[in-house]
Amino acid sequence: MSSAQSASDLTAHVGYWLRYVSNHVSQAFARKVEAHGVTVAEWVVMRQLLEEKALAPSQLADRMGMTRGAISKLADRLIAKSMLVRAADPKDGRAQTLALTTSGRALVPKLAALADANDVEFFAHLKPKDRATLLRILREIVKKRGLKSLPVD
Amino acid sequence: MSSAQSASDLTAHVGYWLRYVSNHVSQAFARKVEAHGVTVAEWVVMRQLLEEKALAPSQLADRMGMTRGAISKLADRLIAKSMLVRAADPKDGRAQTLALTTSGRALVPKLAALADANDVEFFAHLKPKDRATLLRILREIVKKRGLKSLPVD
DNA sequence: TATTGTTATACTCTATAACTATA
DNA sequence: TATAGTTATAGAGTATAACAATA
Repeated sequence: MSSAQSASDLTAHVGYWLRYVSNHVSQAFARKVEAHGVTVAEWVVMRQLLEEKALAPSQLADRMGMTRGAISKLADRLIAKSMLVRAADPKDGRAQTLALTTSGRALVPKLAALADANDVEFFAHLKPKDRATLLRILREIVKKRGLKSLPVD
Repeated sequence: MSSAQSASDLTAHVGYWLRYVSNHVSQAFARKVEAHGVTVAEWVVMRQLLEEKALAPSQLADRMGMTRGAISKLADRLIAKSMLVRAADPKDGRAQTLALTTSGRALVPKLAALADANDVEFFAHLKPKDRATLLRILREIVKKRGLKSLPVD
């Protein structure tokens, strides 16, 4: 038989199906939050800040697996939309902090409801056991492979 | 208790974990094919053309869930890399066809091998039964929800 | 008029690297 | 010098809309 140079069946790859489903789920969610004027990346930032009150750009960058430059731009857009405020750190003249505004904080639960609805839309039809298995396997992969950054796109 | 306005636990969402894992798998694959000078979107186009010999830009757009404008740009880049050729359709003066060049055709198996390796890297450690279940569930979602376009990013 | 395809424009996401201010 | 952050630049991916050629 011929060598490993034959082009194997794409659809045999787990990664293929994962990307297939994930892209559709994410795109559907993007369309939903778009109605509120934010992107998925912006939502992830806002969701982080809900729990933490204030974070340094560098902390956000680490958590989200993005560069500091990328976070700066994201923050600029959220500030322009009055969702975030940037403030100087009193202890360190170089440092900044990012925090939700009142309107930003008010929007998070609405976006969270859309995230809930999106999940229902795609996964509610699964048998409870299948749904649990799917979650377990995905979490296992994250743990085994030591994956870190938050999913953004 | 409070209303549905509370911000639910993000990590309870299947979509969250799906995106988490899928993004890591795709990014790892992107880094692998980058060494051969192509992107994931370009690889998907090339893989399509391996089986079909030649396709109209509109057919590729339909299969990949992209606009014709996006396909035009993708094709331009692949042509600049000598992976594709664009030719006029003899039957319809408006139509064009896209096909792999000899070097494009030669590259596909190499990229396919990287796709194989990437899948092994992320999913080979799964128990065979879990791997089968994961594939079945993902395919079920695609079927039930009638998802269409190919996964690209 | 309808269809095929390309081009123009714009915006998000992202990276790398240069730069500023502070430590 | 090292660190925190921003800004400049660039490129991929994508969309919409305007446009050209052909049917």
